[in-house]
Amino acid sequence: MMTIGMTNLAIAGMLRNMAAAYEILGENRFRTIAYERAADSIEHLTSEVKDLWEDDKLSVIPGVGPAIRSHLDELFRTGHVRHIEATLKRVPEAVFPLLLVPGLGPKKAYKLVKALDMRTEKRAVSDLETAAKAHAIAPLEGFGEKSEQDILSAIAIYRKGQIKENRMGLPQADAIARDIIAFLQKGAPVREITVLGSLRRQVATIGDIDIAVATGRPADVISRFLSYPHQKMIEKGPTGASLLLHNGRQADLRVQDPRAYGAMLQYFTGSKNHNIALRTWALGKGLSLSEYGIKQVKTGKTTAYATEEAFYRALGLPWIPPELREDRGELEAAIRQAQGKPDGLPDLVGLSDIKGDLHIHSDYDLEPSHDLGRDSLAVLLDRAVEQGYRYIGLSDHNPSVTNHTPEDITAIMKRRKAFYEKAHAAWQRKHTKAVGIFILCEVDILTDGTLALPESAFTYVDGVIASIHSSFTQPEGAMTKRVVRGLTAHPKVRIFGHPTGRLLPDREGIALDWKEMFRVCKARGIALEINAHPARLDLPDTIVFDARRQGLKFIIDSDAHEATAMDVMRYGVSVARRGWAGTHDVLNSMEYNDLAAWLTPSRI
DNA sequence: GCCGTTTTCGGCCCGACTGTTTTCAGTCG
Repeated sequence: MMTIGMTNLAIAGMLRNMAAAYEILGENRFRTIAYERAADSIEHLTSEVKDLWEDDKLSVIPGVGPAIRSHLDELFRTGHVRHIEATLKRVPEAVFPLLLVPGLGPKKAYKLVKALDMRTEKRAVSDLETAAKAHAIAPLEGFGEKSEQDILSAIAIYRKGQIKENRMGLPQADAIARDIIAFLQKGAPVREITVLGSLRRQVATIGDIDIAVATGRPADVISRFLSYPHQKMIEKGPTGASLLLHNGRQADLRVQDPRAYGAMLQYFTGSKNHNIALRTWALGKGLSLSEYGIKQVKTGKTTAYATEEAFYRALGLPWIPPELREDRGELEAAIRQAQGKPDGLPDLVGLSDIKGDLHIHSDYDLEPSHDLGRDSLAVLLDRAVEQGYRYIGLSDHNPSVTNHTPEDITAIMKRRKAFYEKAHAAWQRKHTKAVGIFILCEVDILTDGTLALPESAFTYVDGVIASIHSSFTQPEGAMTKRVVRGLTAHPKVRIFGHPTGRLLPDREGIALDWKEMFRVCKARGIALEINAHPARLDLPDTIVFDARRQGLKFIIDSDAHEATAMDVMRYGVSVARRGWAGTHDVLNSMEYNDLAAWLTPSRI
């Protein structure tokens, strides 16, 4: 038996294959759709399915019910799912790789495999290519000259690895979207233009770039879009077009009359699961929703809405912020709010609520084991003024423990404190705007759970961010003990830095017992960091969501190693919002004095 | 197979585009 991978992508692929097999086998259509929905959800999850399974929370995944839950349970316990493996065996194995070729779905793939007598999974794509080149496809029923050519170019795209699986980070997606928007605004009659899809929802990783345009002259906008530099035109029509760009990314454009732009925004922002939930709910009220507006099912009359607010209002709902649109309970909360009941939509934290950044590395050389920052305190303070901050925290890595004795380290930390205080005073004398500093330190939690800062050195810091920077693969039990030991080693440990240690897109997070982590952090008043670095976005939004419900507090930090990197704060704010966090949940929305009071533990 | 403000049974979002068809099936988002 083959072993199925345990990553979200592998699991989604398994469920998608299952859906394809059911479709080929003529199974109930809705059962097929159910597997597809579950695959979609899992592919777009921002936390690992395996972590959810460990916490017995698979049911929070939209579209995962008792049957798929038990399949996943079997997968994680044994490495196999007997029912799924048996079902997949009933379909020729060559079908499955063909599904990854754009434009081929279960029906076509199966037809080709049968007609061309393709035997092996391994050679399926190259067999198909050979057949297409030999003009063996065009004569087949349901195919033709054009589809033969399309298959060849789709295989070329497939070969370049330019299919869905590699999602990009937010900054790259932002940059591509900005470029396309500027291009369209320059040469087309654009009334309004908006980035939609997962980028508008600020998901940690982005698949396609989705852009909507309000215009009275759709044809002109579409033709301008089609002249944007691209590798391949995927499709075009009167309402939009899709391009494969040279960087391998797909960009989708939709155009709409300004009078119906609100419905378009709503539709194209997604998520798919949010839209399905909303449409299903609306249907119960006799309303059918589409990108054109809201249709009374009885009369067949469609009403257009110019804004998204008006669209939601027409449904009797408050506007739902895009970051919440993941079918994670936001519709139910909106309904409760509309009925005047408690537990409505959260009042989300915004970038302008952030009063400071507590995780910044300066260029002060304290001989650390990890990297120094590149900019001086003065440069960082200047930047803080530009960001509108009231304070920053200097959180350099602790001095290397292998190269220094505890006495050395204490001496270094003492010198550092004196240096910062003096440099800060000098900077402040020259500036009217007051920006306070906190002298912190990012301290390693070593493999055995001890902190890489000797007791005597704590005198010279206002507080500590404790983080994991080594031995990421310890099993959950050992890792949990290690972190708990580190966090509770000294009362000045106030923040748990980038708690999962994940790096997007490759490094999975460490294995932790989150229930225990939440309990310990809450008991000691330790804040969880939301590290805003785009490759981290750590905590993941799903854990923010859970932690907030347990009453935990967060601090959003840039982890900047240079002044310009401080502006990634907005990505961290997005994570907080996606986790339903409000201003009261985020401690660096407090003013300097309040934060200073929080930082100072009463029990020293 | 999933799911719950007309339901724990009986429904299941909505529309666009493409190619191969004479009215539609397959794929996609």
